[in-house]
Amino acid sequence: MTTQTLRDQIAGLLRAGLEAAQTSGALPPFDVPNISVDPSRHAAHGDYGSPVCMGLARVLRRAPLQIAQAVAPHVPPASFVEKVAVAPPGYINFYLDPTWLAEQAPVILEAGEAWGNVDLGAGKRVQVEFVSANPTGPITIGSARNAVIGDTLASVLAAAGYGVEREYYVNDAGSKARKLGVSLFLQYAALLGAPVSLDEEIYPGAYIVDMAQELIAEVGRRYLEVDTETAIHALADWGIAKVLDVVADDLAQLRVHFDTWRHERDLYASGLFTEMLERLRAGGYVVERDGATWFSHSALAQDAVLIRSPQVIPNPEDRPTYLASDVAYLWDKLVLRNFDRAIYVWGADHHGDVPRVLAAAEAVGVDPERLTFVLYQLVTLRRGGQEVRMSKSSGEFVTLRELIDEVGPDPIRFMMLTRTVDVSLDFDLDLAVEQSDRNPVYYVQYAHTRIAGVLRKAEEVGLDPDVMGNPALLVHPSELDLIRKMLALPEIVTLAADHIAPHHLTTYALDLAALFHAFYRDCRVVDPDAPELTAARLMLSQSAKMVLARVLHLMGMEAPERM
RNA sequence: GCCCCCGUAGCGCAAUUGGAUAGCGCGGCGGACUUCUAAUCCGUAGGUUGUGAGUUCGAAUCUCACCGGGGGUGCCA
Repeated sequence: MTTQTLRDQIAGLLRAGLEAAQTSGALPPFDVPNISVDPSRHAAHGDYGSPVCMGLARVLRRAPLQIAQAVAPHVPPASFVEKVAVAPPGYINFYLDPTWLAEQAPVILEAGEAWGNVDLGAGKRVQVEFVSANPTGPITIGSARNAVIGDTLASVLAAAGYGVEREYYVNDAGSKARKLGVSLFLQYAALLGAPVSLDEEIYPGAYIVDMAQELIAEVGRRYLEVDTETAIHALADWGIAKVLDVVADDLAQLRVHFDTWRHERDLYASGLFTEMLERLRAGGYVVERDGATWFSHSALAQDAVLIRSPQVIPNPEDRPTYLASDVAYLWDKLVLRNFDRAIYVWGADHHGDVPRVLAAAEAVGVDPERLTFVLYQLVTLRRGGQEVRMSKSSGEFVTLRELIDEVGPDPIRFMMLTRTVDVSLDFDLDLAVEQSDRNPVYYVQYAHTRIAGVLRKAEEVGLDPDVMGNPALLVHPSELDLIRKMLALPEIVTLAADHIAPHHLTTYALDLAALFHAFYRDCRVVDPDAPELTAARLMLSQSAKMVLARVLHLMGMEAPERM
């Protein structure tokens, strides 16, 4: 498998060139700096360019152009490089060899869906924890963004050579669980004509009623005959298990699957939290004040509550904060289970918690560098131009399931991925439904479908669509541009994995589709009068189809044969 | 008050993370289907990258200040 991207190989050539220029005396001795190589934005600049000589100008006290001219002749030849050129004010540009380019079509095709894989991770184990929505109701559209980012990131990291596990953290401890239990119990009692009044907050969503009805069908009046507290606890457990089934099912509809479901409760039940509290205490990070237990760390502007005071919070189950279990959880991830890295996908509304978790990691002796937080901006939902305010506490939200039933998982996944995590997402429900055929997702999928159509056409006229043609016949600019783009996939995977930025896949997929459409426009594939050329172009089409499928699959989408 | 994110063409967003001439979609205007699927393609119009300073050979990208939008902010989840 490819171990080095083209970019890296070109950087290597440049390094050799810079060194050779010194040993030959063309340039005085200097330390070779980091060499940046960028894909060119304009064809006039070749395929790749490096500004490295610009930075050397100061060191060498010479004009960048002069340095570049001294280096370029010393860049060693390579099979994939047609020429090396110098351009003002001091760039060194690389032009890929057309013959070599054409030969990559079969190479890519033979790599199959492994095309695009790189060895960035070197087998390191990384855990991606995402969604982790409170198990108190169905998955919302807001959580869908989390789900898609996390899942796609996991796929990208796997392609980049990491050993990846997907995990859902179940917040089943404390007041959320109780609130669900209370909500169910009250609804259950009401449905059975034995209304109970309790002075506690409840979840008002309609799904509570459905669940209560289901409960009655399962157990009848049994929970009215036991102690109320016992019933609430039992119903909390029952409710969470039920909700998790629904959550898993909703997410499966979005093609998101988890390797592990880790329960917050277990972090307490196993004694891990107690252990970590002692560890923090021993390190001098714990302060008792106002009846509460605080985490105190010099990196934090303020102390953070670990355990709330009994005077303020009577119910013991409600006293530990998220930070308390987060400390245990990071230990669980990075020490007990020994992942090399842990990635947290969080909504930006939790950004304030990041410094606390990082400080806690440092305090218990875990290198904070091993934690990465992906903070994505929230989704605002619009319907008829109006913002739809959502919260499970108010019972008002649009579920993922409703949307999937209307538009299917692919447009949702693509739309959630097209933007960087840093921009908030306006999700227009009417638009998503009404204009679904104008969603860019179909542009990419249609390119795949179109290729499938070409291959079917080949069969219709009695040709073998799997024939390996002669790549030397691929000389049209549109053919070579398409190959160039296919060749870039390993770099895109590297980019997305390095920067934890899965949105690069969508941009790439659109570019690739556009270049296929251009090829389709310019180059007739199936031509019975030119069997050799047809074979070569069928091979190229197969390659393009495979790369499109690979990108779509990385994004968790389907690559349809027909639309 | 303090912290985080955003501000790029009428609208929604990219820009390989400091590189060359800032791209794409939608919308506008004008074209292309007896040809492998027109869910496509071609042409055209549209920019002082919020404002002002600074750093740098070079800034949409980094720094500072200001303006505007969103989110968070010691016992909520």
